[in-house]
Amino acid sequence: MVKGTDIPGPTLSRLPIYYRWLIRAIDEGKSVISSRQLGSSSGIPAAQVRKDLSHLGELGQAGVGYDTRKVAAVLRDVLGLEDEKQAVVVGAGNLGRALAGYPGFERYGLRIVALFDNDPSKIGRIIAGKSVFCMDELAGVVKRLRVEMGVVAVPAEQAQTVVDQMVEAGITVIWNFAPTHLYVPSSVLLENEDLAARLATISYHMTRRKAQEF
Amino acid sequence: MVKGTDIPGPTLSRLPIYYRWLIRAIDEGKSVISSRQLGSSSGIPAAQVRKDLSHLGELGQAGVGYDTRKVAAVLRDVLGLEDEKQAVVVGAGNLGRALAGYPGFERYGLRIVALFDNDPSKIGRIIAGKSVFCMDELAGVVKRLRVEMGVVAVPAEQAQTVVDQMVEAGITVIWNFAPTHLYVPSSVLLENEDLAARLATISYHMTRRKAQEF
DNA sequence: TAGCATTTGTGACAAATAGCACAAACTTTT
DNA sequence: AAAAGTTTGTGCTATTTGTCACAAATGCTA
Repeated sequence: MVKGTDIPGPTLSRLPIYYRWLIRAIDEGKSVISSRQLGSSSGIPAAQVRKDLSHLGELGQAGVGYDTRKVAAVLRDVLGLEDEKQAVVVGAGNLGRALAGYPGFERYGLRIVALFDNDPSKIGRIIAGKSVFCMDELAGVVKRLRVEMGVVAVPAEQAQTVVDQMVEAGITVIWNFAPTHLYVPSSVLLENEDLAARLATISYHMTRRKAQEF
Repeated sequence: MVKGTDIPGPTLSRLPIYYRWLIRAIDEGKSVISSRQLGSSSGIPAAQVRKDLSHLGELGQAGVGYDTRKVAAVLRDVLGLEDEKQAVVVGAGNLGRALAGYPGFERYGLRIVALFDNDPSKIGRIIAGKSVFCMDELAGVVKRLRVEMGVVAVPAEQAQTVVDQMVEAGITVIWNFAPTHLYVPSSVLLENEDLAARLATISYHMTRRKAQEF
């Protein structure tokens, strides 16, 4: 990590988009790409791309563009995609299984080491190459394998209980897919992936668009 | 819809949070709630809550607070949660199944009417009470049931093909869960739910936090 | 080499968003 | 009825984010 300053939120959320296009460009054999090309397909203005990337250092070359491999490597470094991050998924329902088998995670350094569930019929099963354990074993596995992240894929009603167990077990990052608000100590990093909330905003746009059809 | 003005994006994304707390308050029998109470658990300052809600009209009463039922009703109206929105899910893998059975959607007016897949072994199955059809039947079902929304739950490689078929079939809103960029006509509303990108930003915070532990 | 076309990085400006503070409206207490 | 305590809505200010424009750097062409 070269720069010590924080990356602004909006910029941060655009970096993965750039990263994806860089990978694509590299796959196509391109060794250099311009800010215009990087952003245009996603509707991001070239100036925005340049300002975003300027947070990571002076990566481009005037009159030429950005070295695809170099910038991709910097992004991997800044985003920490090369750091091995161990995670457990709690909840072996459809969502838990989908997440356990999600192909994108491994490529971004996230290693799901195990699943947990309360349902005895699920315990012992193998999902996407990972075993399903009983909740009692959570603390043991977390400590033994130094798991940092817990993914919550249980119904809303059980989410807080699960999170309490995760925190108790020593997990410090929680990625919550249950549509509910969770309480965690301030030392724990909580990220919510709230599909219901997302749907609500989409619904707003749908309704609004229909109203404007006149 | 009373107000004709657009709701700012940041405000819009907080409305579902307020809605959830309102529902909770109603369940607890509270008929009135203050801006402080509405926001505090989620770390949103009271002034922010008030300004957000002021976009929807003058809903509160000075010295008293907000009528929980009234504001909840306004939010349902503004967000269009009461409008029946028909959707199909393409991809009957774990993610598609998880989405088809997601309990939150129905309560927000989204009705998933069917799933679609290419895999012959999946066609004809019933998932969360909905049938899995062959892709050939997509256009027919979309037209017959007036489906507006298509949910993309297939691997990245197949996503563009699926989206093209959706657009061809007459779908006007696409909620994409595949980790890839998609091209759609400007008349189609595309919303991306990119878990890989989301993971990348979480990864940044994890890495950063570790670096600051010194 | 000179001239022209690209393209970056950034300073200056514009727009959007957040935070503050207080008058006005209402409730409760004395 | 008056005083004290809440709480809203909003004008004003501060901060953050986005856009523009251009000097400086580079490559290409003749």
